Amino acid sequence: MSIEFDNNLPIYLQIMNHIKRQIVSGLLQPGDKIPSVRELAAEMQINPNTIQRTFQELEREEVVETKRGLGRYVTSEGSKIMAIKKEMAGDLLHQFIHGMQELGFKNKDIVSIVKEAVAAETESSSNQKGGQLDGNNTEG
Amino acid sequence: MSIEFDNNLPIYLQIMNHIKRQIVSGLLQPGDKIPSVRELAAEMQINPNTIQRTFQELEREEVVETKRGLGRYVTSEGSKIMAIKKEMAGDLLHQFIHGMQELGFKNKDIVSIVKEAVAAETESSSNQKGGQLDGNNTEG
Amino acid sequence: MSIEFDNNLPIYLQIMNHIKRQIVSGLLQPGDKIPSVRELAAEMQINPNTIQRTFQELEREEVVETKRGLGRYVTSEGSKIMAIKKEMAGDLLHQFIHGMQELGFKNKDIVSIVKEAVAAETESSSNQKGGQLDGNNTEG
Amino acid sequence: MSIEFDNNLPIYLQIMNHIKRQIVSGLLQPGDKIPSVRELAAEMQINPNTIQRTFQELEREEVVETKRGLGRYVTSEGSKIMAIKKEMAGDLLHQFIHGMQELGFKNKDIVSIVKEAVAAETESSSNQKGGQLDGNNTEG
DNA sequence: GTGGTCTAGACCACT
DNA sequence: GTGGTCTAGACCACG
Repeated sequence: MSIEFDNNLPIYLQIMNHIKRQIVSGLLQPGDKIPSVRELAAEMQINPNTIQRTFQELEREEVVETKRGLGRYVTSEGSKIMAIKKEMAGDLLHQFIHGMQELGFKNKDIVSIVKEAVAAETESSSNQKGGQLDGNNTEG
Repeated sequence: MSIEFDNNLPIYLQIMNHIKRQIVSGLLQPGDKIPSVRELAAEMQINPNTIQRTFQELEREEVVETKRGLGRYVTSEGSKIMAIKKEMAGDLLHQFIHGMQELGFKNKDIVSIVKEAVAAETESSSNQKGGQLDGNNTEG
Repeated sequence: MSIEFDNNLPIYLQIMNHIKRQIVSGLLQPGDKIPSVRELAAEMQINPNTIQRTFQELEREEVVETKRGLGRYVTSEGSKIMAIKKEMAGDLLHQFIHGMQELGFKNKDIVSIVKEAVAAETESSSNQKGGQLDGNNTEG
Repeated sequence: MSIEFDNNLPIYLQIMNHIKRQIVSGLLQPGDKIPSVRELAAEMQINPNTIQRTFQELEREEVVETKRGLGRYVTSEGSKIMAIKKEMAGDLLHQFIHGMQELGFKNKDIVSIVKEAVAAETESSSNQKGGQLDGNNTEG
């Protein structure tokens, strides 16, 4: 478990998202035990306080639960996880579409751009760039 | 020109993006004069130094040119603007697709989600939620 | 660490150069911790924001790295430092030779002027003036 | 007469130096008439006030003389011009040698670097880079 | 304690 | 009037 950190975002937020994605994608299952703060801190070369803060927030969002003396566990409520997944996907979607529209892309362009990108990625994994992004689609 | 500020991101970055979007979308044309620092500061109710910082960065990115004592201007190089548009769109695209994949969505799901969202938005502008985001597509 | 400031150049640029010189000359080694902004500001009797600005630029040039909450460090990439040294020396060299040529000096004159200056400086450190600079070498 | 301007230095100073170099190098001879402010301003695409300021300073330095109603002329005092040449060359020399020393170069290195640069420039005008600037000369 | 950001207000050089 | 710089002082997030 190692992340490349982006300096513009707090580390604890990046770890939070990382863990949430692991849960949502099924890599961490509901009820799974989460490694201890010390363990994670050592693994990720990060101050334990930062990990602590991460879980403090995840607990507030009810994504993880603390069982006193036993450790921390992924919430066992499947509905909660579904909710998180929906929320994260919705955020991504809105951010993307809204962003593209602000750049001057029209809805049909957005769809074809996504199609192309996905297609390119499916075939080879090298030429995701290029294609519809040429930007000549502002005029319509 | 008024922006709603998001507390998680520095103001100067938000203004930067705002201006870049205006340029890329054609609202600000190459060679256009940009209002003075003081003017913008007054308009946006923000400290002039913050605006100054904004343009300092935009200049580093060659989005904007300063003519001493005269004011600031949108770069007259159309190619630069195209490049920025491409870059911003590419970032949005990658962030979206990569994020969705990490959430466990598959490429074909991603495409249909985008299609639906765009369609929903085109018809009415109220019911973008719902649809494919239900998350039952993790199993594949 | 105290600098005499030249009024024609922004302080932050002068400090930048000062630090770059310390690094390039080996006084500051790759990986070394750099004193905190507040510390330097106190030492140099300068506003912390000005120091901050200095490092903001040095970081852009990848001369310095920030570790969040820990402090700033000289880049650990030796190659980067070599590159900076080369660049700074090249700039000095070009500026000098180009300048002398524009003043009408010929290449062989330039070499002998440098030789003399260096020789004079090596013997005593008082009579660098005089010698070849008499300017009778315009006619050629 | 067109200069590429460096944003860090006031334009009027850059023009000043430009003119001084023309005089010192013999391109402008003592007693030569200097084009009018309007003329120069138009030629160089610069605000006439800036040109005005330039000559105001040059006059203070007694490099040019104003003859009322007739125009501006290069000073006819040859000794003055010699003095300027010496001063400018001395400045360049000192700035160069001092700078190189601060970068960790030793006197003998400085001489050979200049020799090489001049030699390279004399032969072809393409490969001035490289050579002694490799910087391995800090250890001695 | 560290850097990052923002505000407020001032001065300066340039056009 | 324009941008550039600097000061003073404050608050915040991070580790």
